[in-house]
Amino acid sequence: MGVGETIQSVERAAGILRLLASGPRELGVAELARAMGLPKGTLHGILRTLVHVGFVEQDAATGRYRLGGTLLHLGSSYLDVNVLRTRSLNWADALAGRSRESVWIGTAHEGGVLVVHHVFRPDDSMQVLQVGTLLPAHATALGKVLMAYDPYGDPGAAFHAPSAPEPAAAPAPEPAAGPGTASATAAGTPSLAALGAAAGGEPAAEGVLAAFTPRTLTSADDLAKELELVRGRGWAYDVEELVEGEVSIAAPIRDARGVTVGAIGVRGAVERLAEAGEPNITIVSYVRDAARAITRDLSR
Amino acid sequence: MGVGETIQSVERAAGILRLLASGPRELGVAELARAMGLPKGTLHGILRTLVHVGFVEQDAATGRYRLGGTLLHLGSSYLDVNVLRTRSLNWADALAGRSRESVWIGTAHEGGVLVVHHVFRPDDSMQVLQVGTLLPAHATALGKVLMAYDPYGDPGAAFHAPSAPEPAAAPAPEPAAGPGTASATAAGTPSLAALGAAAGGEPAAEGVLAAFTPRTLTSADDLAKELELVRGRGWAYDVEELVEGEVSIAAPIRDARGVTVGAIGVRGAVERLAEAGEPNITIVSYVRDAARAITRDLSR
DNA sequence: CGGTGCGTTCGGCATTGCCGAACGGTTGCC
DNA sequence: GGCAACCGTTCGGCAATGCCGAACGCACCG
Repeated sequence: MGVGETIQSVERAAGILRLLASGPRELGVAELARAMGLPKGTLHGILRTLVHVGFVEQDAATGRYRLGGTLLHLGSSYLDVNVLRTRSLNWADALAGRSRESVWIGTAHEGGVLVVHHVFRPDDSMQVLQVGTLLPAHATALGKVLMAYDPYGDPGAAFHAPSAPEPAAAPAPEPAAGPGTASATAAGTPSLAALGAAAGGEPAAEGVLAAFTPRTLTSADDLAKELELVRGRGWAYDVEELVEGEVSIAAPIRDARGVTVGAIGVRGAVERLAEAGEPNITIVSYVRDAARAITRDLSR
Repeated sequence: MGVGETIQSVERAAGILRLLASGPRELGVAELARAMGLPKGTLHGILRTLVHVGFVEQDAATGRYRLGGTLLHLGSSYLDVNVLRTRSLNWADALAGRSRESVWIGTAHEGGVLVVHHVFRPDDSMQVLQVGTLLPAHATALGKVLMAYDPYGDPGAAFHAPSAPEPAAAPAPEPAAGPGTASATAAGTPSLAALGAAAGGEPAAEGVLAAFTPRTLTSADDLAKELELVRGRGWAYDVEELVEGEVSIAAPIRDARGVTVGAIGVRGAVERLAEAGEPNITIVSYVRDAARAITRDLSR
């Protein structure tokens, strides 16, 4: 086992979990074997182990595999560990109260924005909790803030995927998981969890970004200019760039050393949050206040 | 690799994740090595791999390890896959509206009750979302329902832990993770996530169950009698058995074949949900209605 | 300024688990 | 209604894999 190398079976197990998570469908051994370019027998051994530890469940009737409940439990444990989240709980509630909008806290993860906290808009039920969702970076205020500051700029930072879903080893660069690769939290609900959340991997690389609405910034140049503006003003917004009719506003959260570790923002209907394409400055001040408060809190 | 066997490194990786999830503290290589009774070098290899796939993050300053964001993402994907949850979303909202209490949906997992959905009590903010939490089975209405029906009774069912945190291989049956093994979702908040959620593993085995309040059923005999009553009446409740001042009421959810796959219930203050130690029958009927509705929905 | 802890590296050996082919069951298409 | 394709699973043999324990450099504490 050389120095920079990794353990084969563990990495393969992770690949399986990623594939199972990439769509709401259950997958069979053969299906997985084809997607990963490995023999069926090999995958069966890993799957047996994953079932044994509870990371994967097998449908008793069909024999196919799906994610297991242990992963939900481990994932929620992550929320306890995450200092960014635990320290900002109260501030997020306060921001929701003042702005009367839903509040989101996110951190850079695998080319997207991982939602680590989500406060519903007051007095508005029927919302779907989006914690754990991976939002596209270039079409959200949270993502723009995170990209504008640390993650890019200093090398080796957290923004690009550490290990993508494995490009199928063999020379068959297909999408690997058939139709419906989307990971829509709460299937069948109008949801922000959009296809190809981490779209583009390296946003500034090929110059082509996934479009979610006609107003999504799809050119790398436009995005670069936008990020320059964000750096200048200290906060970011998106107007109907991810979902039609929705606006988001966000500001950076920094740690004691001054590096941006996350972002906090609000998201809501365009009628309430913007006038003539410009964000409501009152709301903006609320968001920036909250971000500064959390930053101060993290520095203690 | 024999037939019933599993892949060593994958199982060890799972053990590491479990340990990291068992407390809010970050752990070092040496610490993990001691807890699992393995050489440091071995663990380092696995950890390097887990970091590479994003399941674990390493603190740049201290070098210690904590859970990674990918786990949160995978865990939330589990919620999409979980049919029980996706099918009951609307019914849970309706139940919350009628009862004006917080609604919980749970399923049997590793000796406890895994919370797969949680609707806040209407018009009451400052609640902590408990999705992903593992509740103790013998001290909650959800757990009593799940235990009373399928999981026990028919052999090989889902209730006992498939692979506990690894009892340290070597002949040293210590708790394996020092003090603070508790997994309290949202650390520092008065939370239902209690120590030893899966307390007892095999509840009817040794006859001693973890006590959370003076009213917790701690004897296996008492529990067995209670479960008999639950089977007779078709629903369960707990009055201040997990948290002082709180009552829960739950009913079983079955699938097309009639096996109990989960439970739905409400939880709230004793003043509102019970009179003289007996649950409010109006609320009980709401809960049972919702459970039947979801059961019908699952059979389609 | 030693000592003790940490996270990390490295080479050798044998254990581990990868692989491909074969098996029985089910599904679905002719 | 029968045949074929495909499923998930089993198994044995070979060698690649990755486990182990000792050594390294560093940081902190006494």
